[in-house]
Amino acid sequence: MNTGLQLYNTLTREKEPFEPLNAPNVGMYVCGPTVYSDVHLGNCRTFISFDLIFRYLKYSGYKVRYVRNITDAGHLEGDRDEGDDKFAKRAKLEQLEPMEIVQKYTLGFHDVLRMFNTLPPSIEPTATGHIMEQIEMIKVIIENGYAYESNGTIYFDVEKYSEKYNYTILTNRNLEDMLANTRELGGQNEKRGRLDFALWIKAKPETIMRWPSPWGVGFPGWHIECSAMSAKYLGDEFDIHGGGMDLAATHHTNEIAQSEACSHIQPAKYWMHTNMLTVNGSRMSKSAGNGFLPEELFTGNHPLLVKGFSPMTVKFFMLQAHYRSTLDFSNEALDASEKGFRRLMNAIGLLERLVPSAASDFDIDAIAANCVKAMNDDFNSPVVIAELFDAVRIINTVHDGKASVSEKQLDALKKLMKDFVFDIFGLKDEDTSNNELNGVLDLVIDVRKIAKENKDYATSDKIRVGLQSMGFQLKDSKEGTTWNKI
RNA sequence: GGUCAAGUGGCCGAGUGGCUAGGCAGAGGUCUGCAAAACCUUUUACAGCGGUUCGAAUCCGCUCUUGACCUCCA
Repeated sequence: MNTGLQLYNTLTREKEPFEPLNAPNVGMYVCGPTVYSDVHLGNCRTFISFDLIFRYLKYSGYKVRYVRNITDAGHLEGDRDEGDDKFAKRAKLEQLEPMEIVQKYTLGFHDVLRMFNTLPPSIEPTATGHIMEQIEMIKVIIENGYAYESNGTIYFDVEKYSEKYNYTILTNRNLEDMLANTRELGGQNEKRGRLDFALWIKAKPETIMRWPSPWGVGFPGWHIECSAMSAKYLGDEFDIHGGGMDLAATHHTNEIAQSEACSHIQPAKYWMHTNMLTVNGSRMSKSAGNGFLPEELFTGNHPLLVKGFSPMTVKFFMLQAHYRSTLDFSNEALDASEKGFRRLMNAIGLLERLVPSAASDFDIDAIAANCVKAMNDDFNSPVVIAELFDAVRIINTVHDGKASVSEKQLDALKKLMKDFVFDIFGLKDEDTSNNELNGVLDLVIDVRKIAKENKDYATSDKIRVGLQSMGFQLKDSKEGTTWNKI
């Protein structure tokens, strides 16, 4: 099975033809959130990018098993193998049980992704639900000689591993330098090498999230859950592993090390990394405090926002950039996307009203082919959008009576929009109009029409301006007046 | 300091040897009672300096600037 899809593989640093291990089946694992606080917009970008990839793979005919985990244990503050984990710290702050924190922010995460109209993954496993699998994996890594116990905590031996495997395969860093740099900092802790990282961490007396293990009571390290759960649901070797670019150097590097130390196979054939969302040129991050919460974004209740932007506006904004480019967030850029998105949706709304004729002035198939070509070129959604605006112009021109389309072309236009706008991009019209409202507006528009016929422009303009201020834009044409929400 | 990216017009953002990206904003026009919407036309560009080439925004080198990772973050 070859659909012509090429994707950029971080392992090789180039675009490669996509050849699944067991076509038409595709296994894709994406690192999900650590649910100790609200997701911000930067987090959302990653999941929206992989939603696009998931949807396009399905559109291309693949049967995709999409696994996206929830990390709800083991993620330490500072990752120095000491101190509180993120959940315990947050739990103290909010005076809740750690699992209440997990539940609260897991639900919040799902709510936000639902607003962005992303598809749920096929499986969404949690770290706490797979403690046994993680322990089993750690056992094998120890048996294979790549981990050691130190006072109840198990560490991964990076130097030992790097004798046989390439620890820096994802980031192409110089391991000698890394080892040299870190040795100087080394000191009095339990690790043999400073690059070593914890697989299992001994619980302190006050640790709440704790489980028994062969090495005593403790909890899993941050990276092991992804190795264990990807292997469980997708096998030791699967097709795509994804996540944010910030995860490549540490989390994914360690994941590969764990999986290879356990099963001797590099787990994923293609590693895909999405780029960061920036604000004024700096990366949006939780610790920098420059992240937008979804609610702040939608309401505009944030110092950096002049107004609120709807979820679909934001999603459209993100799709206008390629997933491997940084994207800078600004009010002006969001404004532009809002207008562009409305223009697109308005044109789609006109599709049902277009009357086909025998003549045919456009080549819709060429546009559709270009869209497929763009998506096949490493999921280039910005190019698809440029093509879609060609279709928008066609629709508007035909609607204005300045050109015509055949019935076949009209069907092709409808299919183009359904496929790319709704099925692949996962956009939706946010018009919340209901029948009662439609009736009232039709009546008001009718009254305005009578006023206009009587040349009572004071009344007709009052209606137009009044509706405008309430968020309804009237559009006059020879066929009559229509409206849409602003 | 090390590693790796990137610098495109007023803004966002594609493109990567010769062929209009696109959206938004600006200007002019068509339509309109006037507008809006829509359509047509149109202005502003590839950080700098060298090099390769018939030809470079696109390849190479150097310089400058920015960012990311190397320490928790999608």
